[in-house]
Amino acid sequence: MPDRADIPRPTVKRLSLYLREIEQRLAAGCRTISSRELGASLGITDTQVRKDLSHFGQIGRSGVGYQSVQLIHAMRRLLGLDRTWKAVLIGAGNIGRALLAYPQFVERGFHIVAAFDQDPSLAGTAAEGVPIHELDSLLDFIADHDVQIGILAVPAEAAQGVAELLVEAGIQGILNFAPTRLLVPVGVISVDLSRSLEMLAYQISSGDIGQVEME
Amino acid sequence: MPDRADIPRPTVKRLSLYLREIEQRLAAGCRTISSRELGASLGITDTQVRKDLSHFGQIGRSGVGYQSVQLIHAMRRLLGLDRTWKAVLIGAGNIGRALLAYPQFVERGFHIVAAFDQDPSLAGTAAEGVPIHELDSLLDFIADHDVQIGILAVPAEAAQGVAELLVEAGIQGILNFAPTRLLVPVGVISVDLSRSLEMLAYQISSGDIGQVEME
DNA sequence: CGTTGTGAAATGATTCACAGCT
DNA sequence: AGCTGTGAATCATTTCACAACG
Repeated sequence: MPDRADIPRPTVKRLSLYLREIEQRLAAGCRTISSRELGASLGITDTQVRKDLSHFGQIGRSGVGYQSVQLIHAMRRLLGLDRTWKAVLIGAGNIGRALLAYPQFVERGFHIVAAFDQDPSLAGTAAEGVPIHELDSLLDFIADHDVQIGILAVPAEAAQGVAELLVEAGIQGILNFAPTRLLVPVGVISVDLSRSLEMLAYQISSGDIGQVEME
Repeated sequence: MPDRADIPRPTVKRLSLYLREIEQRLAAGCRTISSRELGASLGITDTQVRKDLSHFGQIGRSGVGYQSVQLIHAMRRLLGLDRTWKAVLIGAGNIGRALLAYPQFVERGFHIVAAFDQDPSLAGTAAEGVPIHELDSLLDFIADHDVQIGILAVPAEAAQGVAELLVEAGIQGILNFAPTRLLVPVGVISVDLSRSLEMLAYQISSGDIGQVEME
């Protein structure tokens, strides 16, 4: 097992791409795959694929390629996907409720066990089978239910405050949909939809034809 | 005006961050800003800010900083935000409808003028004031209404097909929420929600405390 | 053969250090 | 004094080139 800290972030991002592709191929009956094939499916050079996978040590076989099952295991382990995760959603507005109904989260082992909202009239109701609670109960809930992840779908003005609450409650990481930087001592991944569209506008304006992923 | 093509992508991403911050400060009455202040608000070094802004030529003033208004103009122009954009949404499911209700899009000049869905029972209805049409009418609509952007919120299996349809109709860029690479000759920005959570799981597992943005 | 794994080279991005402006 | 703009240096990432393997 490589020391996670010394794997470059661009590599980690591609690993999750490889993982999905190989899982799909394995489901289709493909038990082995070469760096060339894998790269071709994803628009990545074979050299890059090998460099990335070399972080797992000697796992491929010359003249053959990589064993899908073995590789999937190694990648899931490294990415922290060899377990399930519990998450809470804060903000049961449009984005929040769409996330509750997003089936890929559960498929990938991420379970949203409760939602919280400022609006007291939502408390006691449920959406997509997930109960919605008052924001006041957030702190106790997280501590009681061993929740690792907070998904933040609240307005930008409220985001920092809720983030601090989450951290105080012992959350380990935050997926942030508010267009703000969060000052908190845990890992944060931000999804900024406006900026995604802005980057697209730039690409169009500059005549750039290409694929870009927004983190 | 710098040649857009030669601005590094990391720089462009930060520019949209600078733009938002400076607009907020200007609204608060702040007519001038230094690279130090701007960087501090965003967790970026002052040197980095100056290097990024140097692509606009000599726009700052020594001992003073940058004029907010002037800088905003330059950045909006470069990013393609000195105009409005017309977009269509394809896929009026949970994610799609949440995007229709996302107010920041209109604020930034992105107007979703119509939605399209496979499900014929949705045709003729509307969501958030945006009419939903049958998928068959997509090609004609785009050609007739001068739409530049397609927002793809359909299942992964359907994404490539719809993307080809969009390109055939003359679309110039695609914001893709399906977890697939699109093989099309236009700019694509992908937002992959599962991968965002996966990256968060990795950060937690590796003990990494930090801010990462998903493109 | 086709394929992996990897040093070495090349490219890309950030940070440093400082000259020069107001 | 405080700040910008930038060449040079450092650091990070990708690509090249090729030896070794089955």
